[in-house]
Amino acid sequence: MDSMELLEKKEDIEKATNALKAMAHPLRLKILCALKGDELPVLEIVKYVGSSQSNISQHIDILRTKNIIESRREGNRILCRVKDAKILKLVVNIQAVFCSEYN
Amino acid sequence: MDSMELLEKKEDIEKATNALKAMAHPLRLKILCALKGDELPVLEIVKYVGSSQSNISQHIDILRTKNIIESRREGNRILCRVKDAKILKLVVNIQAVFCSEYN
DNA sequence: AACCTATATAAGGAAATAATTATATTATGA
DNA sequence: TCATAATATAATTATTTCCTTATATAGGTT
Repeated sequence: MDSMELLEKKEDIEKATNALKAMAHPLRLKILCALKGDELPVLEIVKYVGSSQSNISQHIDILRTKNIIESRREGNRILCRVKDAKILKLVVNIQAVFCSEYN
Repeated sequence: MDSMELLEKKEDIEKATNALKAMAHPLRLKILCALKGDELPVLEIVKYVGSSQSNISQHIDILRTKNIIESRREGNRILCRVKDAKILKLVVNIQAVFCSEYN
């Protein structure tokens, strides 16, 4: 299979664009950055990212629905973490590419 | 600067999400894949990607507006290529992450 | 039970995106 | 100059995305 044909499979394209769509929003990208290292409760994410609780909750839900993060309850709180290792790789790569610190 | 703070700068986030938005569409991702190696005329891209001339032209325009590709006229045709080297890196990385061939 | 904290959901409207169809532009060749 | 090929633009409509506000749920504490 030559390089022109890489990522030509419909499935692959769809998986990739799904993930990219999920990441292609400032708040969601920040959420993913926040979760790059640790598992975090929603309220921590809200504080870190900086928007309303409702708004962040909705964005978290989008990420969950797209299978990019997952969460578990711990008493009062919901702890979130990145589910898909592929996404983790991408986040790191995006940072490497776009962070002024790196360039 | 610890890793939590990477990609925290508004500019960086915006650059990154701009690029991600540009890529987060099946046709545009395919266009970028097609252009990964070579400079190509629009009609080649149309054939490779598979949609209407008008539709592809509009997507190419989006990529151009977002400074991701650039183009030059050669006689009858317009040749396009990826302008931003960062994007090239990302495309390659996305392929590595999402291509079934690689996993 | 009453209250508080953390999180989720619903409803609404504004704005952005996407595809289609039709038409315009620019260059080439007869 | 006329016809054709390659590309771009405009207009329209449908769909999706996003944010806000208000309300609901679930767990913990007193």
